[in-house]
Amino acid sequence: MTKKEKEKRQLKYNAPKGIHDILPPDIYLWQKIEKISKNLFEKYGYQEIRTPIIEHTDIFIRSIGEETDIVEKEMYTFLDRAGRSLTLRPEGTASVVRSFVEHNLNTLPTPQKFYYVGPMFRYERPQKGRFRQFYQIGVEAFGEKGPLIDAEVIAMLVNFLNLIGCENVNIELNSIGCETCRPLFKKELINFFSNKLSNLCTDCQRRHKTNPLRILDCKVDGCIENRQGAPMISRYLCENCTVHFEELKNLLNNLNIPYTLNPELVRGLDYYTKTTFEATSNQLGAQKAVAAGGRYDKLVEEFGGPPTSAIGFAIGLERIITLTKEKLTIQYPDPLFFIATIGKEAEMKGLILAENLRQKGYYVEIHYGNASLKSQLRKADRINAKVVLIIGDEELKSGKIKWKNLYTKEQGDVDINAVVSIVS
RNA sequence: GUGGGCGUAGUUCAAUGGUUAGAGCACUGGACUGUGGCUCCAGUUGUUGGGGGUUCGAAUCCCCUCGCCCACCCCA
Repeated sequence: MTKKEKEKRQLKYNAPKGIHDILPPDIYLWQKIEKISKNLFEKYGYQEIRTPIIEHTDIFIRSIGEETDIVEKEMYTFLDRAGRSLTLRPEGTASVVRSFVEHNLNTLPTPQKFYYVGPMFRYERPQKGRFRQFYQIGVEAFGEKGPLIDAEVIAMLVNFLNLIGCENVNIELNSIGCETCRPLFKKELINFFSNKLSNLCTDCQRRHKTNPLRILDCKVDGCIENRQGAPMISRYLCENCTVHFEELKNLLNNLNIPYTLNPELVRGLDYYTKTTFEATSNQLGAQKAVAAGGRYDKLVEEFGGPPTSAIGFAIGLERIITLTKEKLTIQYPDPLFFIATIGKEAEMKGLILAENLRQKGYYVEIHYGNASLKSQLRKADRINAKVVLIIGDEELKSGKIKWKNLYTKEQGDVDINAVVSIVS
């Protein structure tokens, strides 16, 4: 092998770490799930919104929070040629809120409800259910502050999970308070842990200063032990938040939607207020959340818009796929016709016939180039074609072509202009 | 960022440190001159992830590196 050939071989590229191709036949599963979600969400009045994949870095820092892991170490951030700091979106809500404010969508009748599908990017170490480019289906509803829409949004998520056959998915529910009650709770938490600091992991010692709520979510044994008896947010919720949460639980009960209260459910994004929820599965390994969301009543204001309550959730598509891969049956598009030809003139006739049939709406495959009739039929069989149309010398002379139904083995002759009659 | 496991043909996997690294599937062709699936036959496919070392001899042992997977962390 020459040096040049050697170098050429080494140019075999692969996708960047944690970033994957989605190929057939898997893509049919993706399309099916996207279609199901779209159909369902539209029944609830959600409309598709497409926001850019790249945004100004600031909007993620402002919304997700400066002290979160996502912003601190997981964003794909770069300078454009004019020196602006841009970031590949690590989540979808920030963009939708930015768009909502930028286009004054608050002037439209409330509530405004949107859904989106697309890739998100986080620079993390890949593992089961966690990727650097991953896909989310998300929804966001703006302009309703009452618990009715919280219940409706959760119901919509549950319906979606049922429709795609996700079993054993548990809805975990919590309220993390609002700007009235959370500061008090934070203060109590800091007090509670201040004489236990040496027993906490180093991360939690840091969190004690930066974001004490996260200590409640830590998985280190020592931290789990030491948070026994820690203050619960439920006891510190203000009147407003308490009523909201109680009403939501009551609504869910009346909708017969099962849920588990998880007072330790703390979301990793700082913008959440009041209601937070997560759909988790025990069949996913360590990354068990298939969907998560909550209310974010201050974020629109944070982005310079008018006070606007909002709520939303995002579904992790790869995780959904691993849960439904064995269960959802997908229909491959099988060709109705396969055109086998013998000889140059037949090839041309075959191509023309294929075009005519396709214009009538049929899925037609042809054989490209010369091969024995045997191998052409073998190929038709392999790709699951239903009817083979054979064009050779005999057929060119008579103007009739031979057809064979590979499913029933029936065969016969038909006028080249009446092929459709075989299948009608 | 930290740990653990694994890298052999397109794919699934074999090969005690010892001939020329094999097999199933897949692909192509033939048996069957213009009729698929089943069967049989033949053919194609490899810097054993890469680099270095030990050895008479390395896919196998050692070191480095890259990649994948899993877990921690974090999250969807």
